[in-house]
Amino acid sequence: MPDSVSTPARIRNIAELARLAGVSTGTVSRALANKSLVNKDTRERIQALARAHGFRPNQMARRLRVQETRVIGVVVPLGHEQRQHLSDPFFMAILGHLADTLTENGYDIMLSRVIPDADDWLERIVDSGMLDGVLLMGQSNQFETIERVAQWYRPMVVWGSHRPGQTHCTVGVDNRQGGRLAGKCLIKAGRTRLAFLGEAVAPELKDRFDGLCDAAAAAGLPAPIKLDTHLASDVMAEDIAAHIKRIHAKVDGISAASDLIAMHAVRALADCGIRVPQDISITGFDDLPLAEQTIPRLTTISQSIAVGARAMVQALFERIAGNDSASLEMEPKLIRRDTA
Amino acid sequence: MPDSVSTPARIRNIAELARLAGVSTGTVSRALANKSLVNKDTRERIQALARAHGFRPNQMARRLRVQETRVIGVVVPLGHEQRQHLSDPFFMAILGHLADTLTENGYDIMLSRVIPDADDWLERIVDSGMLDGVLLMGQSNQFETIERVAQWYRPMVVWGSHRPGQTHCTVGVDNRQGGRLAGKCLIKAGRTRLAFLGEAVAPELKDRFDGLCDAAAAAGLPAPIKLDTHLASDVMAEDIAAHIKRIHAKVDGISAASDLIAMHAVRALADCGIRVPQDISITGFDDLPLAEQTIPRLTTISQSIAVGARAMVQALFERIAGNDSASLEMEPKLIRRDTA
DNA sequence: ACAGATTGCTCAATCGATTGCAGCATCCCT
DNA sequence: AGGGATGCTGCAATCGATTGAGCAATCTGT
Repeated sequence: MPDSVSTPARIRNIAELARLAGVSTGTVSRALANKSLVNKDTRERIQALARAHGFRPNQMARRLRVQETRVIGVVVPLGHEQRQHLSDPFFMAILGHLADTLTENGYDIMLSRVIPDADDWLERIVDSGMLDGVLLMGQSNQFETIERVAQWYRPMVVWGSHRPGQTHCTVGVDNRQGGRLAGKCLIKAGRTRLAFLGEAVAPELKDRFDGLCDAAAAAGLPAPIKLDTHLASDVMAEDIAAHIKRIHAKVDGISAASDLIAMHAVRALADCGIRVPQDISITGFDDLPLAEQTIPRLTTISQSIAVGARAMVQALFERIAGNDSASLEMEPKLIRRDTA
Repeated sequence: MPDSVSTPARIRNIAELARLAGVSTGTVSRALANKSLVNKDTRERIQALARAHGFRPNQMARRLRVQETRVIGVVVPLGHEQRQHLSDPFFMAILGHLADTLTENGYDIMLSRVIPDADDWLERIVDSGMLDGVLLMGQSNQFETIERVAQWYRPMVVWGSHRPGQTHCTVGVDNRQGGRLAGKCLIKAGRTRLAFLGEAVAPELKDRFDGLCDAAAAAGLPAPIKLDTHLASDVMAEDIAAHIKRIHAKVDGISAASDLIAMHAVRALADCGIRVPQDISITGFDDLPLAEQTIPRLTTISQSIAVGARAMVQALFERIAGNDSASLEMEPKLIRRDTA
């Protein structure tokens, strides 16, 4: 146990410690960094002294000097839906994995939830001088801004869709293909009157909707209805309930934009006395751990969040090291459970 | 749109900008801070120049100089359960609220998930010089460490239980009382053979168990069984399923340590063909948004996470300002829904 | 015993901003 | 016109560490 309590005078900086040890600050710095340039004896003496006084060098100063912060910014842009909470389960799940991987590699995480009001929000983050790199959790409606910054700022990786010719590096699932899978699954279950439940402003979600349309068209079905839903967790529930009440008689298959939305929909249908999947089939999207625990279990499209998170970090490290890294588009997978 | 793209030479520091503007660095600094000390014309000229070159002062340097970082550390200690994920929904829910409140006040969040191996983990965080304050998300099994640091480090607020005589400032719910409420609710539903599902190592959870025991004792019932469960999300499900399989015949009321656990339990019971609440009653704990969306809806103990998060931040700001702030113990509330 | 290599440390510049103090104009008032 | 107040800007110290260059002492080999 460090006896930092027993010693009265706290040491504030390397200079004080140097005076105490009777050496120069340079030596102290090297000693604490365990550099072999300083004699083993002095080195250990200084380290012991530091420990005894509970001294740890100021990271801010070190980072300013070294020009490396070991901090990665994890940024959530909330462009189209300002009321969306950080507590969105999908985001949280991926954040958990990011945190694991990054801390394993000795990086800290700076979390920012940004409402892109001023158009230089990303520039502000990126050259605050506080970050070695940036992970952007979704493109929201900020595609152009991201592209603009990506022109000159390399260490940035974005969760989202890849558009041909874009500069910024993305990791994500093939959302359109995912939408198609969901559609096929519903159609295979004999459903013909489909609806998409979610908000199609962000590119990711729009792609899912388009995929669903693909599937419907391929089967010769009419185009699915699009039901817009707020993504803010506090209003989402009632929003969805209202939709369900209004349309449940006209629809027999629902493709939800996320597991959370699907879960709310199942709940709302139950309230209307409609059985899932007997009366209406539902698919989710994401395959959160949660999806397996609901009653009935969600049939959903898997995004393999853990793999994605690891890939983002990997790509970011490449870029920090100065190498290039291509976008990654993962294959979505249909996970058949009980709702479709 | 900033034309940072069109200008070839990026400006790296205040000195270059000063040379460009034909003034001294001091003036530039004051101008960018919008201080009235510098002439309105020069001020605007410099600001325009900065904007044109997409220049923003280095935050690291500023913070070193000003000795104020505007960064709050949000730390999750994983002492007793190293495999517990950051993605725990309760933690995520509260983090969301913390992020909202802190960003509203112009603070950034540094997220650390710590496995307390070395016993100076908290000291390392606290005097890294990177943080204006620390929010600790739960006491885990690190009570002594937290106390030790709280002796000399003021701006720290902890989510968890308050023990008489402790130094560190906590915000949390009266867990024991919550446990009692859950017990009473089960007993009122006619349940006599109770069990506690969760891990009673962390003080918070132990209190909930003790409260349950209080209620049982008060009703003249035998002491509830304690079923230990891993809190890691990946094994929790099977862990719980195994418990349920083993004991469902001997038990008719389950008080779960969290909503997530309760949800898994309901799921596992359904797999065994046992109906909730007809055959077994279950209560959760936390009242996550999720609890209202499951089928059946969870009866649970409310922690009012939003209020708690706000209180933590409030207390922290007081402490950063140099004032004192007392611990807050909130009243738990029983939310009756469908599972008990 | 002496050149040359090695070891162990100090000195001072540096990272990029902020800010107290001093100094120079300008302006106002009598 | 002279004295004082006021407004604006520059100078240089400062935050707390890192690190290359330089120097003295010791060691190695002949």
